[in-house]
Amino acid sequence: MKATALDPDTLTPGARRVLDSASELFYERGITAVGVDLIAQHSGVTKRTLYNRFGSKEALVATYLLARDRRWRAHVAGALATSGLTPQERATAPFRALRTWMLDNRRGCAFINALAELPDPEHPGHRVAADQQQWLLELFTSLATEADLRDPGDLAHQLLCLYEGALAVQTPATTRSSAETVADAASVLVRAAAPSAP
Amino acid sequence: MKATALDPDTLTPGARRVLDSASELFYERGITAVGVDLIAQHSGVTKRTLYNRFGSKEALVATYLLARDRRWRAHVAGALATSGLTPQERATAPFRALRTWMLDNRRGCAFINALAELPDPEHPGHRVAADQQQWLLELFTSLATEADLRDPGDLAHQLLCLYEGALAVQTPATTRSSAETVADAASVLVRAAAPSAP
DNA sequence: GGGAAGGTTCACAGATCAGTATACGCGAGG
DNA sequence: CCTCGCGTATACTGATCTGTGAACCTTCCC
Repeated sequence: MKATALDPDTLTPGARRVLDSASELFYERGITAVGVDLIAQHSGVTKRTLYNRFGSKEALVATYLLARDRRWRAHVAGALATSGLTPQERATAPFRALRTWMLDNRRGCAFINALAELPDPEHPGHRVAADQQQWLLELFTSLATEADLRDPGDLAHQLLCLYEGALAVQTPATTRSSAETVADAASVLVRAAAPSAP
Repeated sequence: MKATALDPDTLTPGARRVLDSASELFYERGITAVGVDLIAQHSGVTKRTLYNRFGSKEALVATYLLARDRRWRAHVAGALATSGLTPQERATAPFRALRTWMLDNRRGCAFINALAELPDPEHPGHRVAADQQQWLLELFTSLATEADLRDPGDLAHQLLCLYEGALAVQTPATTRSSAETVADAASVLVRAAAPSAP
């Protein structure tokens, strides 16, 4: 009956394994396409345990997205913690985080994919996915403001689009990855918005 | 048993209605979440007819994506047919096409969404979706080349990411739409790659 | 007249879906 | 000792999924 996400950091050992399996399967094969029976089998846990811990598939999906969101925010925080960055370099730091992130996440943005499968705003996972974009937009906005860039809101919007686009575009025949190519574009946009620029 | 896409332009009246209903439902609610029974009911046609015409849900999905791809290409062609455009304006013309397109397509990029739901490369719809991105990448590349811009391949890759990103990002609290904001970013990138630029 | 094409009606298969019921095992902490 | 938290095992419900079988009704065209 429960429909809200659990705290991914306080889980019983069985629930942990369920969430790990669900994360992999949902991301790799899609949320709707993966059934609870498969998740239970893959995690070596009974379906009964899955429901005792999470209450419903909805809640498991929401927890999966929440856990992924936390991982991503920690990953970005790591890139921002680098010392000796200029304010402008800080504004494009998430793109450097994106490069390493995409090495292990080749199936696009999990939140965009989730929104594609969960159009219902009432679904608890929908809000988690929407919040993730909002958070990133605000992060870009504050970074742009701290770097004294023009039109921080618009610039942040543009950087967010570049970021989501890099995740969406499957790397083409080009030798360089989308993350690297897009990081260059972000630098160009940031320089163009610099206070000293023409 | 058929698994390949039909030609969306040569359809019987019943098949036409099926495809129209499927297009709306697949885009709005997701491919896996929509069953053939719902499509048949929504289009006022028997499930038997649906299978007589399309052979399988797979094939219907592939046809849906193919039809959408043709609509989009025609839409872009319209924007490129505008007279009096400079080569640099032509390079960003798809972004002007995007603005009007997004007025009626508020659920993101149908092809990205489809790839999220159809990870299997063997699925006939997968290839249609992948081809769409490839086509757009090549279009941007040739437009950049014709405008004599530096690194046409990389620039096209960046523009493609901007394009997909604009579709993926649900318009935030900002007053301007993603399409407009991203069109500005595209202009900045194009100007920065102009032969006369610093 | 006689096909052939497009569509309808309705029943039905076989699989898979989310979720539940009941009963049991086991270890830790009071 | 005894309960409670965690997990196991198995069977089951009812709904929904894709896909099929068989018979029948038009309309158009040769």
